[in-house]
Amino acid sequence: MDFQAVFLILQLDFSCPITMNIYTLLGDKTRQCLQALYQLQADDSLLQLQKTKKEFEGDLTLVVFPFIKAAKKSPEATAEEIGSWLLQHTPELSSYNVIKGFLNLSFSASYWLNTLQDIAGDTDFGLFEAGESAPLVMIEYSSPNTNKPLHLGHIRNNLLGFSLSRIVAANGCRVVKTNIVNDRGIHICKSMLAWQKWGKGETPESSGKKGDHLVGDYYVLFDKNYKQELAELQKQGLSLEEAENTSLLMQEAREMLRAWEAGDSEIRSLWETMNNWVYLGFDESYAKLGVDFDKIYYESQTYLSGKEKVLEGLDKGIFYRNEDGSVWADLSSEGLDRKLLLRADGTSVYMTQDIGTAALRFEEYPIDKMIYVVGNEQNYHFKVLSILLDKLGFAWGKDLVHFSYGMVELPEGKMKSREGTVVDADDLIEEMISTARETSEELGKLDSCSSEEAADIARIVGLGALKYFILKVDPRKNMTFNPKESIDFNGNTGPFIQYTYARIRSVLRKAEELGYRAQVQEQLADRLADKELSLIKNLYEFPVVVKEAGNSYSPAVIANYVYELAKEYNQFYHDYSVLYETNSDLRDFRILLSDQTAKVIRTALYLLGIEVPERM
RNA sequence: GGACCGGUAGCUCAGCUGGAUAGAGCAACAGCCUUCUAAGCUGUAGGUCUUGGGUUCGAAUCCCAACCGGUUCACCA
Repeated sequence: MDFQAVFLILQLDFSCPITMNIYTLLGDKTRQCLQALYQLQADDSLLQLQKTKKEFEGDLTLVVFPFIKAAKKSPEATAEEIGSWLLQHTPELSSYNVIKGFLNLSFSASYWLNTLQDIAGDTDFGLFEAGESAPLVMIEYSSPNTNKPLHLGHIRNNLLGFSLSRIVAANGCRVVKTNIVNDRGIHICKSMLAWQKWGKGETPESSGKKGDHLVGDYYVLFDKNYKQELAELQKQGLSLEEAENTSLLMQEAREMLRAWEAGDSEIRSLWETMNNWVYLGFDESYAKLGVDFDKIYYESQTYLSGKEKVLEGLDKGIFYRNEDGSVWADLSSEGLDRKLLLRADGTSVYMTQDIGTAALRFEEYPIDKMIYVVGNEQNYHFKVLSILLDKLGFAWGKDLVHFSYGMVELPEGKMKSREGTVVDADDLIEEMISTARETSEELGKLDSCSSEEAADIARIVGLGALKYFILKVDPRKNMTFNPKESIDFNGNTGPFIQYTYARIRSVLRKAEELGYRAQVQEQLADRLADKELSLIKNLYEFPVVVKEAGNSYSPAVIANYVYELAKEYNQFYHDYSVLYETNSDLRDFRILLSDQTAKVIRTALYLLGIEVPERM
């Protein structure tokens, strides 16, 4: 399966409830025009209508090169002819200009003024409600292991997953956010064993450590001792492989796993205790990040159902059994290799668990589409999972979406937990918040606020900086995080956008105090400045952007849009006064324009999971 | 080695369903606070879009090849 193509699967009908889409409108007119002038039946591939580039005058640009053969005229003459026809037959248009083979068309100011009014009338502007029969989309994200705390990679996963769920919901789908916790396996046993051996009964309470960090420390401790043991064994002349097989620590860990699987009560009890420490820690991190789930699955509860499904598949002849008793899927007809599903001793592997989880999910929810937010290192895994689920008869298996995102790297390269170069999630969040607080203090922004308010604003802004930093990047690409240069608060950043919002709110509060009303008078149309018109046009684009973000599963599309919008507003804010405008009609219009800009900024940031401060 | 993904300013990133002079931010430099929040605004400088072919009226964008980087091809998860 082509994973690029999969990104385009979610095709949802939407009609802009605000106004007739200007692309549709002009597209239809242009078709009529080409028919009338040149008897040309133009299909969509010939009709190239695009947003006019900033440096030219106009709103939409028609590329006329494709029509010059039919017109039997030069590009300029063709464009001129079409432009003239369109202007005559389209009341919404006010003018056109021709540059080379490009026909730039402008909609009238009163058209845009009406558009602003329509936008203002729609409180959920840009969001498309999910009806009862809307597709049910389940989004899996986070998926942590319970042997170590969350790090920057998990942050990217969580932020992408959470934002994606809001974007998909905004595109008119019903959404279930889900998490699959990997709470069993050899890695968990390593932490448990180390704690048993060297922990001296340490608990989160006794040490004051966050539970997930405490367990993580024992995982590291295990690794340290294991490494030491390996080194000693190698000194005695064993090869690395031999040493790994001889290691007593590892043998003990494996023994513990067997005991766990056998249901040994002491081991199970320790396991539950330590996992609960971790969950309390995770809950805290999730809460701080502002992400949540509708349904959490645990692999300890799903892996057995995976075994069942695999054995069912074996009975049906979908899979086969090897001489040693292991169970395999033959994927050679799909151009892939064979894949192990159950070991000879009957224990399950990663794939088995994912099949089991999928089966349970489908029993509980009538899923139309399943989206897995998982790093791109697992592309192959999901390719195989998709095929296997399809073979097992899950309707959504074939079209499951692996939302495959890139790694977060440090300037030196990959983060490596063993080398201690991972960026801890809790630390980073704290750091962002305290940087935000320091910045506010330096600038004296929050002197008039209560300390609770100031703390909340620092939290909102610090998290906004972190979230925007991560979400503005195309999810598919690897991204670099440099811990030495802390995340910026100026320029193309979350705080920049939040600041724009806070500024507008400040103006609006004052407008309210002064008793001004946000409203539009029709006769204002010919008095509007270019900057004001272009702001309205930016607002108008929002629903299109939401749809595009949904179709391409990309929060980055929203992020780039809202940055552009904020920048546009700041320019307007710099050049024009709102409250001191002496013409009251113009003043009231600017209040409305500001109000609507704030609304769209708030909604766009909401789709990114970023909060907005009333002041900052 | 096979498969997949990426390579755009010093740095971090947009732009990629082919379209006009390749855009932002950071860093650097020069300006703008007696008017609604200067976390802002304006300007200067910075580019063989990895390379070479091809398709086209037109290529950063599509195709082919090479180079570089990453991931994966586990009875790890």
